[in-house]
Amino acid sequence: MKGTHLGEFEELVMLIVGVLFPEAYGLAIRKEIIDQTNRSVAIGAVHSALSRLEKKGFLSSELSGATHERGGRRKKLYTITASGKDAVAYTRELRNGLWNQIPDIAWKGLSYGSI
Amino acid sequence: MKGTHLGEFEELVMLIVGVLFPEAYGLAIRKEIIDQTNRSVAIGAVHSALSRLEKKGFLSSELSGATHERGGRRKKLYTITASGKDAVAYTRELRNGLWNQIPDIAWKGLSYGSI
DNA sequence: GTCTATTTGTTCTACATTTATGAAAAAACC
DNA sequence: GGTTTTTTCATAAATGTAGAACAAATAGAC
Repeated sequence: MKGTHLGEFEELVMLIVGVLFPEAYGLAIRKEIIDQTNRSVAIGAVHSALSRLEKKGFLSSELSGATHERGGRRKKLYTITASGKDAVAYTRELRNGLWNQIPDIAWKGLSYGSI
Repeated sequence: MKGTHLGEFEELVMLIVGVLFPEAYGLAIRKEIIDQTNRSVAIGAVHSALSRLEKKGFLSSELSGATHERGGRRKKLYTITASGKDAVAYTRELRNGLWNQIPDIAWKGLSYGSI
């Protein structure tokens, strides 16, 4: 079972690619991650994740047309593939299923409000 | 932002510790992961994740009493701490929030049924 | 038109952390 | 001592982090 499941950061990138559809490319993805999670991310981290995800077949890419306002190399736009969708959906369902199996008593005394 | 968020496998271990409460220890956790996910896991992987999670303060442990039938070292039982709960809940909410932001069109043509 | 500065974006290289594996060591019981 | 159950340890592989180097497109000066 190697290279078949998403790492934590990889999954985050997959979701952001979905959120940004159809304008998901390196810099925009980085900005969106920073905005939504308050965590700092280097641009290289995003691109290395994108490359790995494309290699695994979870994302595909194409170069955007050249219609820019000022400067700018052509964007590499990413979209989720069918198997990418399956991978994201699978991990989501797995985790939600496990979450629901946790007995209330396991959380006992761990916070003020309810779960 | 170092060491503050859960890796993919770490999160899985956290959830399984909750599911197995109050009998969560190395071998049982390994078995439960294998049963629930169909992925192979070495015992060392589980223990290194457990150690890291305890070091980060997301899990705490205590040795079980010595009431065995035949042989057997004492079990190291793990439970989720308050900050561990927060960490799991945070990543869960983040992911679900992002999922809900993904427009339907991003999935278009990727599968047979609905999302 | 073409030069060059500026902007936007990706690729490359290096290193840190997390995950994976199985053999070895430790502890409890007979 | 011998057997069983469980953890620890050493090491390798995969994933995550970082930012400088490189590339391409536009605008304005000439």
